[in-house]
Amino acid sequence: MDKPAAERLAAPAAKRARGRPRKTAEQRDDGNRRGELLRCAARLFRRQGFDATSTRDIAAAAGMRSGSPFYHFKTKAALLYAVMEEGMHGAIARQQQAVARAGPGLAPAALLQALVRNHFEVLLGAGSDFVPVMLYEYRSISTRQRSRLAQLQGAYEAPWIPVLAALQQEGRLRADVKLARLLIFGALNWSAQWYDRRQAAGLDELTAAALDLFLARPAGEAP
Amino acid sequence: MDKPAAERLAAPAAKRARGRPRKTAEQRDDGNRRGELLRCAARLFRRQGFDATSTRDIAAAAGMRSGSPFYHFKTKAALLYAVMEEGMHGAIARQQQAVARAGPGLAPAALLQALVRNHFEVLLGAGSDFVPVMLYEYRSISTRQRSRLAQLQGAYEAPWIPVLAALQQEGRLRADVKLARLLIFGALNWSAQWYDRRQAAGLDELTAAALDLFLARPAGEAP
DNA sequence: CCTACCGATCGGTAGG
DNA sequence: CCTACCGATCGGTAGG
Repeated sequence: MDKPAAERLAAPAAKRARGRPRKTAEQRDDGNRRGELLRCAARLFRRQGFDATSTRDIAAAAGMRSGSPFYHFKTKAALLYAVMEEGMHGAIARQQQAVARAGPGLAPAALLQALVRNHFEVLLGAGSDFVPVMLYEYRSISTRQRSRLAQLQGAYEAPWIPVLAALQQEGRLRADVKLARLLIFGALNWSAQWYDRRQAAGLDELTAAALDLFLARPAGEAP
Repeated sequence: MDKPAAERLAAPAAKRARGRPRKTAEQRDDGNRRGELLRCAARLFRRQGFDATSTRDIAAAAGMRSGSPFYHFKTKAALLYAVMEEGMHGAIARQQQAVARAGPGLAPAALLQALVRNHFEVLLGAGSDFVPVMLYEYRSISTRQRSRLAQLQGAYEAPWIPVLAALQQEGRLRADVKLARLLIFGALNWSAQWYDRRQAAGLDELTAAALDLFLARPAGEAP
């Protein structure tokens, strides 16, 4: 009775050792498997969409077996939400740094430039799949999660309002501030659809074009 | 031998007659079932996304059984493509009418206004799910279909370029024309994400805000 | 984190 | 356009 049982256990084990490639050092030890899952999920969600990406795809990209993502995330939807939340936290942190770097007492136009430039980086920079996923998969999360994200979005948008209001005071922005903010975010966000990192305009050039589009020439400057 | 066979046929037929609700006149005779399928698919694709909408959902919305959509469309992807193509044809036709209605010899700013206003109608007007589906499900079609749609998009975008170039000549548009077009379309297209028909701004107000945002005051006008 | 597996759903088809 | 059905895939789980 013992021998057959031992054989039943030994045979699959041997097969397994042959069938599964050995993991490299970076993949194994770091204990940072959850972060790796998030990065892989973000990249796949952006490229293929949430529904078109299976949890098996994500597991494979992270070097795991099909059931393992559910050790880190309760459901596929929870993984999506985590990607979005991570994206917003990163975007807010980057934005705060960008504003701080620009320094206080800066002219509103220069502040807007810093905000726009940072926004393009968050959207189009290297390794930035998280925020685009949030922008383009909003439909796939529950209303409960949506309202939690709306708070983070509010925090991200907050610094833009006074800047736009000041520019309107200066006479450099003619449109209604609230609608202007929506239209401006649209112009920027849509770039994730057409921007190609390998060609065409750089982020500086893009930023300049956006400011030229939105802002009138400062008073007293020659046309 | 004859009688049992007749019973086998009769019984399911009776069940069917009881289980399936009678169709009304409009649903039956018009021979326009394909168009109805397209409309239902567009609405569902827009609300839930392509992947999250099953062909069964679409069939049910059109009052059909699950297999019937495949009588009209070879695959689910072909149905999506048909929605997008229909959307573009409609948008181009509407745009040509809008430009013709505006009349020849119109000032570039007035022409841009007509184009923007029409674009908002195509995107946000009643019963306009087709173009938003094209904008937000571009990922879900093949590269072959994508390049066919790109031609239609080219036809749609064509009238915008000379108008923007003329505005730049007039000094009312400062940004690079090519990038300006991309940013402007982004600002408009993104409205499909946030615009709520039941509240807030009307399309006239939206159009005015967009023009205020993009265009500098005409030369000689008081600030 | 892996193995082995389940129930549900889905796109699509044959035949009428 | 309906009926009845198939094969594949998918999210998720129990048990280790």
